[in-house]
Amino acid sequence: MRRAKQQLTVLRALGAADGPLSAKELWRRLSGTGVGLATVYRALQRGVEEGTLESVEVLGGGVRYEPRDREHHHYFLCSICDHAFDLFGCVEGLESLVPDGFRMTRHEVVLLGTCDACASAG
Amino acid sequence: MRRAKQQLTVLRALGAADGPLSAKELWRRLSGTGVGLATVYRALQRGVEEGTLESVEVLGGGVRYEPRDREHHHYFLCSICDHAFDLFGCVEGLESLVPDGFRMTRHEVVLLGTCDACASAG
DNA sequence: CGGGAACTGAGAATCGAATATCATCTCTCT
DNA sequence: AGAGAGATGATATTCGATTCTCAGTTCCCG
Repeated sequence: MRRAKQQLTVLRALGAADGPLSAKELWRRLSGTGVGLATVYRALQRGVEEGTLESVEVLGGGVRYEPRDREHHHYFLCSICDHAFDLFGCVEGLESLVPDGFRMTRHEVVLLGTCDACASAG
Repeated sequence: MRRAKQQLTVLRALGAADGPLSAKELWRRLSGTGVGLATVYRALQRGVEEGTLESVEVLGGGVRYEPRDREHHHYFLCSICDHAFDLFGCVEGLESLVPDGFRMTRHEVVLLGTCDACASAG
């Protein structure tokens, strides 16, 4: 790779977000820069391949992407603006839910409701 | 509605499952009965309209369906067989994760790993 | 100043899930 | 038995998300 100016633009925008973004969500935030949707997908794909990004599924809305360097966290999904916000902190007592014989390796928690902005907006 | 023999077959199979099923997963379980995929979708759609079923999104795998008469619960998603199992019980301390100004109305918890059968199978 | 590999945007192509269509079939009711 | 509403399975179609294609551009390197 020699350069990838547009792809850097994409990755920087993703890094500045307060939660994981879908390809289209990210692309919308770049409207005005002239970056094409294909380039957004290319940047995301490469990021995942190189290990700097990871794809996450929050709930509906398909796949979203997020830098891999963030600590373990969960999400708050606003049902109005459909944006997923990173949450900090985790929960206890998950082991007690696991049935006998099952082996848990990971867990996901998603809170749903309305975010600050949408709640204020009415 | 006068009758709907095949649709009843579909709904009965869904009711007997130990977790939410996708349309295709449900259809596979009915192979041999001659029920078509379109009928599976029809039965699910009608069930949701009539309020006896609800569609849930566990994680990936798209939409799954489940009888509405079950109590609040969460899911265990086996990463090998991709089946979602109902779990009983819930967790505490979710409120503390909600950021200021956000309003939480619902939550979802998904545990991931391998189910009993897949773990035993190797 | 070139040459060429990597990058880019636009639109075409692909893929899977869900829905619509249609000819046929099945009951219920008479 | 006969008629008609509703149901059915196969298949075509639609729809959205992602990938592919390609002509044109950029910029490293000599």
